[in-house]
Amino acid sequence: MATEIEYKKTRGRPRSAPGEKPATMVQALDRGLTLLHTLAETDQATLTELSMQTGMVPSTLHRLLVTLQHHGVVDLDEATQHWTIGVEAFRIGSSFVRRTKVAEAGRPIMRELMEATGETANMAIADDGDVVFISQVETHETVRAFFWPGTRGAIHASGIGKALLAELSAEEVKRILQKKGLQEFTPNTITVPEKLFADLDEARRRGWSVDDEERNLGMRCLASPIFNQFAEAIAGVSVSGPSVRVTPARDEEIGAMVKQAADAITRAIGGRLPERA
Amino acid sequence: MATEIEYKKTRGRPRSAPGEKPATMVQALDRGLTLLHTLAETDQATLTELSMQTGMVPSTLHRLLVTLQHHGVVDLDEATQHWTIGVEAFRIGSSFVRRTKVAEAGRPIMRELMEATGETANMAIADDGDVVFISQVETHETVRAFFWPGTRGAIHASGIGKALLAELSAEEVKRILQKKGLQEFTPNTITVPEKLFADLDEARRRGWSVDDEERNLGMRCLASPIFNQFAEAIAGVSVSGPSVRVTPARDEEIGAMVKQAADAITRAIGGRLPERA
DNA sequence: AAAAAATATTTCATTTTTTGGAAAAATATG
DNA sequence: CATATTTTTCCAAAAAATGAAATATTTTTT
Repeated sequence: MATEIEYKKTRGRPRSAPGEKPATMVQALDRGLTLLHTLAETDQATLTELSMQTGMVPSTLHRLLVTLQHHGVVDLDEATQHWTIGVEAFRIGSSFVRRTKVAEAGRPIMRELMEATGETANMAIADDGDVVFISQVETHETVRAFFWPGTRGAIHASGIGKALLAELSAEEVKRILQKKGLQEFTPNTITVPEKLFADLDEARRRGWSVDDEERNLGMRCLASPIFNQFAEAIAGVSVSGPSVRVTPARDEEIGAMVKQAADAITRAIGGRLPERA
Repeated sequence: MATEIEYKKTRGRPRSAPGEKPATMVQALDRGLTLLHTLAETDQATLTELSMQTGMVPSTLHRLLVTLQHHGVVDLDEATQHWTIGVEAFRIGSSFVRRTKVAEAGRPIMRELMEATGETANMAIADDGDVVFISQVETHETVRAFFWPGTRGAIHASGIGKALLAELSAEEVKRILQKKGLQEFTPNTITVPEKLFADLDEARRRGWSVDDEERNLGMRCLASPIFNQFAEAIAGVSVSGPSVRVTPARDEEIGAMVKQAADAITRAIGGRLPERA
């Protein structure tokens, strides 16, 4: 709950220059990693292709590849002579997810978002047709929106909820609506499926959704989705505050910041943005 | 895994000795990869811990780590001085999943399978006599089976493992058993080759295999194989959950759905079902 | 059908890089 | 306050990586 104090207990000799300095790099390893990156990007490539892309000479490249192959980090398709990323790379990489929870990874980014917009930042996930708030960074303002983490909310009347719905297929959305209905909370709540679908389309196009006093009168909220490695929307981040401060006039500005934050979190957890047609 | 039709059109100078080891290995890269492996296994470690585990001298280790960090493949938690696997490692690893198209193509089908059965759906491939889990869609239930993606598992004590074994020839299965043995995990684990072969026969006939608390007590799992264009089993999909919900009484029902899902994935990747005699 | 081009792998002499021991700079511990 | 840990930097010795060229194949062109 306390503001994050920069906490380091750097045991041992401190890193010399905070400014630009030596970067003690092991060349062979450096090259090997560059090679892995290139290979991951291209999905597959022959020796000569890799040689052209990385600028390394074939003999060097070949030695690196054989070493990587020995560790199972790359595979060679004997038939086509195509090198690809191997299982072991996947296994090593999975250790990352084991550690990184969306909430944790998003925390610093949400804090920045709060500072930049001046309003409370929230994170929620979808669960069984509802949204569940899992994290929040509160604004300094005295008038503020507040959710207890763990609070459940109707998916159709929440910024994050709509941001998540916007990434589902029409069928999936319909199934959820069928199950959950479109409860009316305020005069602004969207209760007609057609209107909701139009709203979702717009949200998807823009990259962020708006909850315009649809759940609580006097409160507005802008939200964007966060994606996993399969480009599936697994969570959302939002900024919420009183309508007097979070005015429609600021939507473009704040919306862009929210989207940017969401994308940053997507990157931080190793997720992938969906490709738009 | 494939029958031994040696299909190579090795362009360029052929690799010298198939039996011998030319072992053209780049030491620095080799060590860097070993380091990554160690780190992935331990999840996190300080420099000295790594030094003890790998036997490398701290100075060397430090240089390697800085290089890896530069590529985002490892992270250093400044507060605790703990090194961990970084996002980029995950990114690179994801390329593996993307390449083995199965995971991508199977994703929506697995989600449907999860919705239909109410239980967690998993996908795994065979690798070097083990199964490696590569994808999972979790159930909404609070009590749920969970594997970390990237987890290796014994092939004889896993639903998917047995589904894959059932598609191999008796000789190939024997070779794997010879190499890996039949480790006992629970009282239900099949440890007698004869029993295993009978089980595989039944699985092949039915189209789906059962792991009846053979790996984890209280957990059951039904699985079916996915085939490539050559009708070779390259992966498997399963549904797993607590024995109280995934009861033998539901086997026929769930088994059919799992098989249906597996066949759908086979079709989605352009695979072909083997012709039964 | 033969010759030429393309490609992957190996060899090897050269020199750049890596390496590990030790020192340095800080914190932690007693 | 002194000593022990721990991480980071330094440095000279030497091992290891490097790239050009050679080699053994396959594919393409003539």
